[in-house]
Amino acid sequence: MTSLRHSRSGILAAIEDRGYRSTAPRRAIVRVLAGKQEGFTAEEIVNELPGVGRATIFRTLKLLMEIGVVCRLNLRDGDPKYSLSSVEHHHHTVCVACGNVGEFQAATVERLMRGMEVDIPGQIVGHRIELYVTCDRCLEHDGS
Amino acid sequence: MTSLRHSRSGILAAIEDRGYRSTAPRRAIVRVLAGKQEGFTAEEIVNELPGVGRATIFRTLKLLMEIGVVCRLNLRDGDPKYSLSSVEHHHHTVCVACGNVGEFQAATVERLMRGMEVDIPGQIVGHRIELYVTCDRCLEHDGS
DNA sequence: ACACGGGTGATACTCTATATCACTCGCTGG
DNA sequence: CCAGCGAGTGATATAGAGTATCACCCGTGT
Repeated sequence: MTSLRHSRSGILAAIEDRGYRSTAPRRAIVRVLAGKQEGFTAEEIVNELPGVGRATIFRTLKLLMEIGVVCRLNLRDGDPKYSLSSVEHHHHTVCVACGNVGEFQAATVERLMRGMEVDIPGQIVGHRIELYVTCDRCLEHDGS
Repeated sequence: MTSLRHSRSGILAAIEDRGYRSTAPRRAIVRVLAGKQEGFTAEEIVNELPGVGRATIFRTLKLLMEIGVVCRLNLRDGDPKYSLSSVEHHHHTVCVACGNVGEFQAATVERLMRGMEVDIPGQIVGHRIELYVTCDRCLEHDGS
């Protein structure tokens, strides 16, 4: 289920399906992204691909956001991060200690959101949830 | 309930309670903020108070965020906005048409979040929810 | 009233992201 | 296979939010 969207070929297929061209820089970026398990910054990608222009990195990230393969997180503090989306609709967990970004889905939340329609003025068209957590790794290291 | 945190004097009291000084620029900023019903940008405040330095606006907004009187919203698109918080813990609705920011609470959400602890790796320490809506005003204007 | 130290303003700067623009390269029709 | 159209690219300049710096100011406690 997640493999299609995470794999190099799956992402490239998604690009071409939308009528965008599969170019060398884009392939390079996708290759790097496919290797990332966790959130990453745009600058990180820029550094890892010296041959690819800054603007192209941002343009491609934006393109991938439109496609739904990548999403951007504006954290409360710290730098903006990007992360691969294994599924279309999901939310993020952010570790307040190490900054790592995770991903989760919860059907309960979606149901709740629809139920809340009555309490909110206007019409709900979308939502976004961020959970701030201390991740397992940090819990251990910090001596619970 | 909301008046204390929204009123000029209430906010100023909160500032002094924390040991911060009540200065002319801060009073000016608070006066402007108290008149705002909706979300606003930092630049907006800067423009409305030409006598007050840019840095001071941001410093004061930051201070007010620490106090919990103001909070910042990093919208998915568009500019970052600030908004007055009438109560300590709440969430925001953002109109995708006009960009106006609202505020809501939902005890159900809070309960749900605590219940989700079991599904999430790590320990939840906080959360943040943004609802994207089309507000009543825009629904009307747009000819439903 | 004084002096101490938090607060301020002007300015320069950082950092993420975008606009510009001439050039390039992927794709399609011939 | 080649030409050429136009999407895509890179270097650079720029935008815009927010912060660092630093000399000066002013609120506060005595």
